[in-house]
Amino acid sequence: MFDFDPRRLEKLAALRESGVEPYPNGQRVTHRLAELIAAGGDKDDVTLKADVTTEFCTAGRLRFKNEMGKAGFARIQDESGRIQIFVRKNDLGDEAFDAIWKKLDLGDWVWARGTLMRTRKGELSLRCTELQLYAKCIESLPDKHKGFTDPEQRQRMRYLDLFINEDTRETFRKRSMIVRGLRSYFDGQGFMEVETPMLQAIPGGANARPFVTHHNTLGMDMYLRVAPELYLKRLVVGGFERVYELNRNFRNEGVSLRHNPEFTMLEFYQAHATYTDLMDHTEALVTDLAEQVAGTLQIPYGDDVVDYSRPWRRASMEDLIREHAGVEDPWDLEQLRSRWIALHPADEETELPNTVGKWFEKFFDVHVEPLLVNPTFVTGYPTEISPLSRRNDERPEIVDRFELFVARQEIANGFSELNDPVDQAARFQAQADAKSSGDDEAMYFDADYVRALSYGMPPTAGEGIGVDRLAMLLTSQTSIREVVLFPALRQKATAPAEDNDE
RNA sequence: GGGCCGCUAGCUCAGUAGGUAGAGCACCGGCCUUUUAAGCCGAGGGUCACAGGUUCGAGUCCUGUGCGGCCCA
Repeated sequence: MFDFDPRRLEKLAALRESGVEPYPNGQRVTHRLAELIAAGGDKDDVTLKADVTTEFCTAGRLRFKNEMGKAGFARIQDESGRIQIFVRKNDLGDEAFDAIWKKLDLGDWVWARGTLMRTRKGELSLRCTELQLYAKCIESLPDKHKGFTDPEQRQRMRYLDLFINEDTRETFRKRSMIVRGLRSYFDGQGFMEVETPMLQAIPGGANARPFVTHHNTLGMDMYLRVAPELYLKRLVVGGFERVYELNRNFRNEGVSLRHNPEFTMLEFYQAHATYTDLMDHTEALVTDLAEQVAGTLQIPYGDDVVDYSRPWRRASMEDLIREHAGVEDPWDLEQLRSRWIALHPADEETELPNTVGKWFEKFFDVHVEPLLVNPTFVTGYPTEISPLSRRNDERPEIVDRFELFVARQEIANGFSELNDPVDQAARFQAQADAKSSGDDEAMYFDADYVRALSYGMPPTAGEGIGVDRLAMLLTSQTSIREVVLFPALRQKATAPAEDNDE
């Protein structure tokens, strides 16, 4: 059951009693509010009033209302803008004035016909010759002065947030521009957009814990994908040489300012390219988007200002660890361990990594990532923590891979793809072994993917870009929940007594 | 998982030393035919998150639970 406010239900009944349908249909809207504003331009009141033939029929949601006896002002908004309307009892007639104007509540949708005028203070207004109720609002709006600011409430009731807060509308318009910009970039570069399974028998392509679900008639458990990667590379084997997919992935991990269980990623794969080509794409793409969306290459983020000017820094993981954590030889396990304990004496007795790869991750997370404000491509990842990347030809212990960091967080991950099926099988085996010894983020062995590679995949490079994080950066939002329309939130507990209606 | 903070009218919040709850907005009634957070007069509206406890008396003190936020792991 839903608890309507009984007073508001009485209002609905009273309106119908007086012959006003609260949810009518069929009124013609000839102009959006932005068109009224454009038509008004900078014309003065005399000029506007001289035009008695141009009538506007428009509709909007009531945001402010001042009643002044036998006249009044209100402000209505639609998607395009906001304008003031002016009503007089003489213009509307007694019946409409009393039955409609006087009964309007904040939040109601109203339909108005009228001509333009300007008030004594110079505000463009629609002088109404006709006013109708367009859709009744039976909830009360947030405080007129204090607004609607509580982040949790705003996220739970995004519809309300959107029509109350212009900033929220602007953020999601920008997100939409970003998504369109991504598509247009890759379309322009000859990539084909594809859709691969979100419901997978073997979740692969990233080290992450998947969501499990069950298919009834197939009688099997299935997983929501953690990445589209392995399917996209099957397509490259199949002969589609430039593909991209822009859609949701799901990871069954904690929620935080930077993590939502479902998130949007763009992944693209380009045959005959290497990871350095991807870095070039990424720089071009992101600087284009920054200029389009933010109109500048210097975008504030939290306490920082991120400078997206090209070229972006490229630095290897080992150099960064040497530079920022003071480890002379980052490939020496003993040095890694003693340096860590020197920096973190309290960790002496705790369990510490026993491989260079794990140490790199640990040092990087704590001592490097928090320093990377301007866009930085980090390269030289250990092979051990990159099970799908191609080994570097000179140094097989690292791979031809980079991650892009901006504003102290990871934005993108790309590499030259491992296309040696035998090496891939061995790397999957190492992951499968890690999984069986308790690492529930380790990958599954995907035999069909190995078979696909066995048919031969041309040299290919591929990358994933976190679209939510990109949207955060370009809109200066430090919480992912501010760039996801309906972020995952804990279910509100309902009172036990109300739970008996199912 | 640990620590801290919060939960009072539809909304945003106040509530002083423990003495039976208040403001603004919204809503309802009245006045006002160019207002700008319009104004003026009046009315209604609360299981003070929930459950226990201390007390003559609890929104206020204590314990527990729930929900939320922030910080840490």
